[in-house]
Amino acid sequence: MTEKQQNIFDTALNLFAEHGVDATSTSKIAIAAGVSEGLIFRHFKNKEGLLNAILSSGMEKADAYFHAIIGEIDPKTRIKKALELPFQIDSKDYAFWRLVYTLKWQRGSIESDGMELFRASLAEAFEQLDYENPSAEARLVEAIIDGIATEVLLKDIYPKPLLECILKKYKLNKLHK
Amino acid sequence: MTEKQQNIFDTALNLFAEHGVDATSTSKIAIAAGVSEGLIFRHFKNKEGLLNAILSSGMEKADAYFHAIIGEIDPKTRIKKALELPFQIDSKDYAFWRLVYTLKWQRGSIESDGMELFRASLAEAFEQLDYENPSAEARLVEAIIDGIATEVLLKDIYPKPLLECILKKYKLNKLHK
DNA sequence: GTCTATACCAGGATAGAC
DNA sequence: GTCTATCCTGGTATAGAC
Repeated sequence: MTEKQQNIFDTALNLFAEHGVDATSTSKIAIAAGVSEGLIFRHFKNKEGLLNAILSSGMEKADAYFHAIIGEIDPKTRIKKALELPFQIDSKDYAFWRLVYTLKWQRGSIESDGMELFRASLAEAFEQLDYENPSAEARLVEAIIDGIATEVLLKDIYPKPLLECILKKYKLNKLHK
Repeated sequence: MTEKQQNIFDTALNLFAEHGVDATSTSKIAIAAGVSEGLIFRHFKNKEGLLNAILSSGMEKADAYFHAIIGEIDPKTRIKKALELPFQIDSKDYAFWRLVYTLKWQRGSIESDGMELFRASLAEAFEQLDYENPSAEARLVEAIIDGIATEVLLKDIYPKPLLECILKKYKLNKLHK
């Protein structure tokens, strides 16, 4: 990527995340990126192409996190790590995740293969721990992650106390390591 | 409201919820509602006015639910009712809530006075039950509600098993009434 | 790789007739 | 209350020069 191309990429990501894709015109991106409007189309074909470039690049990074959790063998630790996920979002990635959560509501969620595996591995962990309804438990964890992530991404608050509360409910707060 | 006015209202709500406000043009609304485009502006001044009409009408209804929970004196029952909230969304109101959740990410959340009171009354309930960090617990419940609501509104699944899982964690599953 | 100019279409909004 | 016609702006996208 050339410097200007990277400029377009970063600026678009931020504007998309803040105002939504539809409310962000290519001309606004061009101006904010200090670039001619035509260049956007040269590099990314069209607005949709720009969006896709942003999404696939972000999901690639995200998948690394999911795989780290899937690779955890101890079921308790795996669940704990999953619950910790939304508390560890790198603030550099806020814009990307805001964009992902926004798009959920209009274009359907962006599912990576890593996410699919993540879900299955959670259910498996609950099964190993003899929970009554493992698949429901897994979906609940997912919902909690989404809820906390929303809280973290939208309001700019310090969320750590919430983590304590959750872990206590799963009896994971005194887990070694 | 005249019949056509109601038509515009309902159609706009559904289109806004499904595709987002920005992606829904007034002409699309007009066509889908079987109405001339000009009529929208006669009745609602502009697109923003139409959106506001939809939002304030919906929040009025929503506040009734919040007040029912605030009015609950027993702290355990109050928390239980709060957690049950997302499982009881009337399917007729799906479009409205989808819209509300969508707007969170672009225009900031739509806060009613009922919601503010709801939040405070939750913290109070946890305090009465001697939880360590009542305000964090209240925010956690809110996050869980948001997460479940997202699940319910986006995927069309049967969510009841999740409710069982949650209530167990709060030790509220065997609460009489 | 990058900019300028431009074509083209769609969106929001208004005026005036019925 | 409702429709038709119309205006203006701004959005996406392309062509061609440098």
